[in-house]
Amino acid sequence: MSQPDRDGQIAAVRAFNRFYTSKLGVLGQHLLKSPFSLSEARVLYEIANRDSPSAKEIGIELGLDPGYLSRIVQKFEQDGLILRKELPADRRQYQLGLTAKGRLAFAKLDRSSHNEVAETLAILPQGDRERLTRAMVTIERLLSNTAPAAASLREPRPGDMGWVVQSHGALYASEYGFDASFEGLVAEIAAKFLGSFDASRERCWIAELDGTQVGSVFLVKHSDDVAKLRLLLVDPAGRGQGLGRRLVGECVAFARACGYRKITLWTQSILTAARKTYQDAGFVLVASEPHRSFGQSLIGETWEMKL
Amino acid sequence: MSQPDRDGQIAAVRAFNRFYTSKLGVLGQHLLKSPFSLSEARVLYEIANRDSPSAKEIGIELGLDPGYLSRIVQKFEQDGLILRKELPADRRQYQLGLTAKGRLAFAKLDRSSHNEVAETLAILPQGDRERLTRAMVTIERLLSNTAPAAASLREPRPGDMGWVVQSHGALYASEYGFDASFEGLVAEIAAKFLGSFDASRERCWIAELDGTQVGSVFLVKHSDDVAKLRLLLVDPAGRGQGLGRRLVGECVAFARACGYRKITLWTQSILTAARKTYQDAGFVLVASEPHRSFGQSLIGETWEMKL
DNA sequence: AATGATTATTTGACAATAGCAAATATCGAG
DNA sequence: CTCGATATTTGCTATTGTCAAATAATCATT
Repeated sequence: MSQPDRDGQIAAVRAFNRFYTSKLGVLGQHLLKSPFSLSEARVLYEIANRDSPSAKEIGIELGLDPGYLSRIVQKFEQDGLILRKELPADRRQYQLGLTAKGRLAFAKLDRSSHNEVAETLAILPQGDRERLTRAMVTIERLLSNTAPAAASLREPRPGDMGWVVQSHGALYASEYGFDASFEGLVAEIAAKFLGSFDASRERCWIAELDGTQVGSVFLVKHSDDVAKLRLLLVDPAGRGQGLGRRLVGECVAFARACGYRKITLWTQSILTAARKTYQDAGFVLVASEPHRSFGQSLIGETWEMKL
Repeated sequence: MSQPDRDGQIAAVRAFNRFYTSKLGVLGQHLLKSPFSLSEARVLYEIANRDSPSAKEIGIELGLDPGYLSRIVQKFEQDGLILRKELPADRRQYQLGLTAKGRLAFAKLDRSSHNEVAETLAILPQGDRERLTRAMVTIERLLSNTAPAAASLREPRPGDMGWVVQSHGALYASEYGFDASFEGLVAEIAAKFLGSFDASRERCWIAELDGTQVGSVFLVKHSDDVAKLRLLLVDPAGRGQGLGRRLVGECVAFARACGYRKITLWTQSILTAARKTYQDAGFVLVASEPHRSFGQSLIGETWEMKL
């Protein structure tokens, strides 16, 4: 990606940070005319929504100073909002839990926060509400550096073939400079598959990560004895977790189960990651031939695997 | 929308608010080991990015207490970061502007903020970075009650044909229960177009909103005298702003410019929004015939327009 | 079981941040 | 010229947050 683009993205993120800071700031220190400060409210929230947490747990989650947190907890206890139960396993810590009074206070806080959000949502048309929440979930998923959930493989669903065409077209254009004819070829393969595939001997797998497609592969009939592997792709978002290997593995297992004697595939020399995946899976390079396609000078390769 | 869904959306927004609060909170009081508090930094930012603003202007923008703001401004002046110039028109106010020293301080702050964002972006794959910024722009636009950005029409880019296939497949499946064969048909049309379209007499338009595709239409050659309009689609995200009309309008204008004598198109009786668009554009229903396709019993319609 | 290192929490002291209300100086309309 | 409104300042105060040291329990090792 070019530097100007990168700077533009950074500027966009910073603009958003400023924007959302004031958006959140409207809630202000004493939020929603409750008797709690923002920090207090967040601590109360954590106590209410965790299973007898310790102060430490909350401190880590919220990034609060331990001393400050300790005082907040003490104040809550004095006010009769929480109880501290000794933890026999470790007598330095306490298990924090709400009292009936605390639950009441939290419920009130929770309700007004709920209502406040409901009000802002109410003025948006339905489609916008959906877009808003989708965008928020997207940001949360992208920025929470929790290890990405493992990708799963599944059957294609409506729209998935289109996704295959789109991602091939966009990715090969940006990474290798392929022109539109390549996307056309992929669309043709997808069309043929959708139009007349033999479910008993042909199949497609979509790799999914957090609800978005990140990879694909097809196994189709080349002849009665020979299967052909096509359209193997792993989106950058799904790379580095052996997805390519898994996709190819599914194909090989399925081909074996179908009674094919051989799998063949066509790829390009420049697609080094894919080549490596094929090699590791047991494919062997059997032919290699330069050609000019998709606006590029390429070296096409045929790989095969006996089953 | 059902109440449970609405509650789910509210919960999603609240979860995001909590999430982003701590995300921003990492910056904390004294952000980026600068000598400025968050409020001070934001005031400095406003002074740097506005044209000699008054204190009042900034106070409104940031929602700060005037007294507090006044002290921040005084401190900045004492530290030699800003100059206050009297405004002859109103001697209660001052025009605030950075000194050389102030510009330096701001540049430093700006740079470290830039770098910090750059770091978080760096660990994301390219596609995710784009998704992130798009999502942020979306939220900003939806929550600042400015008029929604108008969609724009453009030429297709790599991946767009795939998007057309995907959105047709997914949308018609969910809204009308069409089966996979429909997506196959769309893929076939897209493949044919990409493989061999005559740029002088055939064309495709993509409607874009906030950097995402929200609509499409194709005009292709049916015979030397007759053009065919195909694959008109407006995604739910782009509805309600006359996009369908604009897309069809482009087609008609282009067909005229190419010297076609007639435009024809095939649609289904159940697609009421599209039918209305065609009718409004001047198309006339010339034939109607029941058929069974895409797993549904439909009534296909042929519409025409003389040019 | 004694040792030292680590960990969870508490306490004291203090500084930064923020908010309210009253004061000051100016402006604008009549 | 006067009255009400406006932009900013000032005094006062409470809250919020930080830092460092203290306390007490735990853990790993000998």
